[in-house]
Amino acid sequence: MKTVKEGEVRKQEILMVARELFVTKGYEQTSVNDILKIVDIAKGTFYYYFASKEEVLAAIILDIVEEGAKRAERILKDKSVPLVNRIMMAIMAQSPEFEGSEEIRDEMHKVDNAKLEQLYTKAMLKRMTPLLETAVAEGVAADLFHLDYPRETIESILLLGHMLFDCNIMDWEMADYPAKIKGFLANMERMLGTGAGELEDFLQMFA
Amino acid sequence: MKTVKEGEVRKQEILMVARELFVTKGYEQTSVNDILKIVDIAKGTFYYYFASKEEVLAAIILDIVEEGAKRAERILKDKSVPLVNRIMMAIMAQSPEFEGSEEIRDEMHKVDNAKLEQLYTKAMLKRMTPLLETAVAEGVAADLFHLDYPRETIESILLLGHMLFDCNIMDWEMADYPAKIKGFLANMERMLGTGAGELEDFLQMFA
DNA sequence: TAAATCATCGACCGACGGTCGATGAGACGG
DNA sequence: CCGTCTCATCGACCGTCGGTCGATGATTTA
Repeated sequence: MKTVKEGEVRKQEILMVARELFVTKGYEQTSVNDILKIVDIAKGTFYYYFASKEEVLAAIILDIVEEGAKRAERILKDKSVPLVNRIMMAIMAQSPEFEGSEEIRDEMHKVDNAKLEQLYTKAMLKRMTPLLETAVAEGVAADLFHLDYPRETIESILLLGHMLFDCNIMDWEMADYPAKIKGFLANMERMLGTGAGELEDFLQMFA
Repeated sequence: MKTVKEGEVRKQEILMVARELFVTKGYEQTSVNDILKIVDIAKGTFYYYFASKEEVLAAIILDIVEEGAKRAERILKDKSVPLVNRIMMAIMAQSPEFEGSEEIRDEMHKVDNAKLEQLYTKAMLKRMTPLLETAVAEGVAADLFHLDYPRETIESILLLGHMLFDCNIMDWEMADYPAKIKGFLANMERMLGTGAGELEDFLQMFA
């Protein structure tokens, strides 16, 4: 039988299902037919809304990045919290790691999803850098940070945070994490030019 | 007609052709048939030597990483050069960027090659970190560097260098590069704990 | 020279991403 | 109330892909 829905509704259905599958099974490992079966539509309908499987991926990545940026923005805006805390929390909250159930997150790390990862990294940097740039500028003005290349430093911190902890490329033992996190925080302190040890308090945030 | 060759020779032929194609056209965009046509063998022969297309990719990446590591090792060994210079040169020479013709390099950046990139990054970090770890330890002993997490810091520097300058994910204007390079060197100084400005001389190395 | 081993062949397979012309459903004007 | 028009849906079909396999040619060994 033919079930007709308004265009935007169908589009969102496809996006929702595809996102779930791409994240849990991997982009390459998810076939268009997998999506069709769950949304319960024919192939023609899928290609009526999207020009290609890759276009769906691009749309999903935009969504994920935007959601992360919104979470970060909300945190950054709350002036009742000390600036350093806001920045740390924004960087952490931005990560899609902190969405969804624990099971999904575990699955995510097993799957090879190079294309999704690469596109996400690119889009995330583009979206997040300006947000943190204003925050860091605030810190420089308040004499909390001392650095010459704020934009480049933010890019580096975001990139490192993502590649080291979110991305699935580092296969570390659980026992390695404390050192990795301490190292990351220590280097973050040095790059931002805070007083040494000023970021150590955030160690327990990585739990 | 059937042309018989010794196993290892054929294997290297396949590897050579596949590498050229993967790097210039991209891994996904290169079909096994593309390789077959150039090596001039039948499908069965390809799968007689490799279990899958992906196995060929893995072998190629191992080769590329190993070649880079060898270049780095040679440089690191030359004690007539100041340690800091050796380290900087090793990090640069390790990159596959500095192999091959300029045209191939240009093509490389246009192609989407997420899978190759991701596997390469992982393998390169694993292979290069120990090399630089001993070099940095030498620098610490000589009071040139001052840092608490040498391994983590090296990982970060390698990762940043690769992601910012070798990988194709950052689409910068030519005009952005000076700031990006200066920023990278400044952060490297801070992470390693050298005297400020000690790495500035290496700016012209990025040409 | 017969047998055993190694290397090569290409027809074939199922699954994939994507195309397209036919057709159903709902809105709207007369 | 019906004809028409548009939007949404359908699924058979297509070329290509990565991968399989049994047959067979070439080479080495006994």
